[in-house]
Amino acid sequence: MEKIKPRTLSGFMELEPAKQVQFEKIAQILRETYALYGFYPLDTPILEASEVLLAKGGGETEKQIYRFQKGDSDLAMRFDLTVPLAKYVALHYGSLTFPFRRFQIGKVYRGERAQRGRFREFYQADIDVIGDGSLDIINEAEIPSIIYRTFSELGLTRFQIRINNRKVLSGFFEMLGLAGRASDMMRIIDKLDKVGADTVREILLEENIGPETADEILRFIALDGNTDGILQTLARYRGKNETLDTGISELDTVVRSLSDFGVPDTHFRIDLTIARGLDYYTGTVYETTMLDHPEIGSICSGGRYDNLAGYYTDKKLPGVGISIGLTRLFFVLQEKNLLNENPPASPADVLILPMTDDLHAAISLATRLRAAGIRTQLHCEKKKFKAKITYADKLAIPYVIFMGEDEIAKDIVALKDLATGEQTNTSFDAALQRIRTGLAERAKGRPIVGA
RNA sequence: GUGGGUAUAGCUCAGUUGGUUAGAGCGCCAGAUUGUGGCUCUGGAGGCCGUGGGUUCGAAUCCCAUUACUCACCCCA
Repeated sequence: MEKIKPRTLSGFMELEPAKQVQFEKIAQILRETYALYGFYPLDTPILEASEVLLAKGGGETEKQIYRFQKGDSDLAMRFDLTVPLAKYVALHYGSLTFPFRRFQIGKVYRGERAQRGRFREFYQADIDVIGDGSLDIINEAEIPSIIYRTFSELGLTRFQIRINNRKVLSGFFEMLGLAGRASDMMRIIDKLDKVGADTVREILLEENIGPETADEILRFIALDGNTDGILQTLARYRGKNETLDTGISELDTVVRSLSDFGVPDTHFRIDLTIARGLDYYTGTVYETTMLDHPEIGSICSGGRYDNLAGYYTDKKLPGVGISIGLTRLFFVLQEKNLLNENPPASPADVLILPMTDDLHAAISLATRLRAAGIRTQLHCEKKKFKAKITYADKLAIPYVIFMGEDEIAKDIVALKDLATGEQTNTSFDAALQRIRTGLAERAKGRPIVGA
């Protein structure tokens, strides 16, 4: 019979076992860090009714969403975690306690052309705080501290959170009489980093923006220097537009709280070109980049929105949140060789090699080790000894225990440290102690990311 | 959706102006070494040269089509 050639769809990440272990470690660090800030975990279905996911309608979402019929049902796969959150909060409004803080790590789907570092199925790791009717500005200052802590826990050091406020930009464009085109303008100035000021100016002129206005826009967004300097310069724009004033005040409040939240000023800056993101952001926006790898773009984006669930309820539910593109982050770390391979990812700490037909003693030993919290595998296959040790070597299992006639008779544990080749015959308790000490030593001070 | 590129062993890739039996490295399996891995040495398995058509005495190689993959644009994590 002709075999089907196995394949994985493009844009879908599938990892080899050891890589998956590393991926899980990163996901675990995200979960633990998010939980540290007092967020509930949440999971929602991958499939939803199309009308729910497409409530907003139009635009890129409609073009990129996976949508299909099953019987009479019109179904779609979630393309982010924010829309399902909006549905969730609107649906369970009555039983939730606000402000509602949740994190969610899950796969999302986008039916677009895959390319380097861009996936059709990928994990997002989101946190959001949703208020009932109102939400204090200080939440917008807490978010960067979560970003900072999360990436620091991973072991990243060279990253920077760039902060802006949509109201500053939209107020500025209102002031210039471009209120109706603020959205277009933001998309254009967002390109500044990528294409440079001259090109942005050309694009603005093509969009029928006068040369003087174009220059004013460029001068405004290119404000550079330290945080205080930028705030001082911004202060000179006060009094010209109400929205702009509000934006400047909010931005001021947010960045001035950051040191209390533990974000060092080396790791954030005000950047007025940060404008991208979905249209629903209305206030503070964030984008985080790796300083040594600016070409990969943002590894974490988010911001403040005023009306999360407007398509589902009349309740006003403002919120603030971020999303880490976990799959892309992992892909980039891997590609830039920033994943720490030492100690190597391994599924177990001990491999037991029984050398007698009677497996009783070996199985009991495995049970005792597992009860003591040691990740243990038994290798009972009918294979040559050499192959079994090679197995431990390939899986990077650090310890092997040989269970032969002698060991069983004398009630001792023959423990071999594969890294050093050293082998000891001791009591169970002494072997356990040795394993624990060794594992602690191996894990010491080695974050998953080596950057 | 638009525009490039690529397709040869499990992986990464060579393959001369079209010419006998398509190669290398890595990986895999076996042995040297029957209760001890990594290193080394020896041997072995593994290819309808993406698919279909055409040109030719002869095609992995040239032409056409097709599919898949890939890079970039748009947009985004």
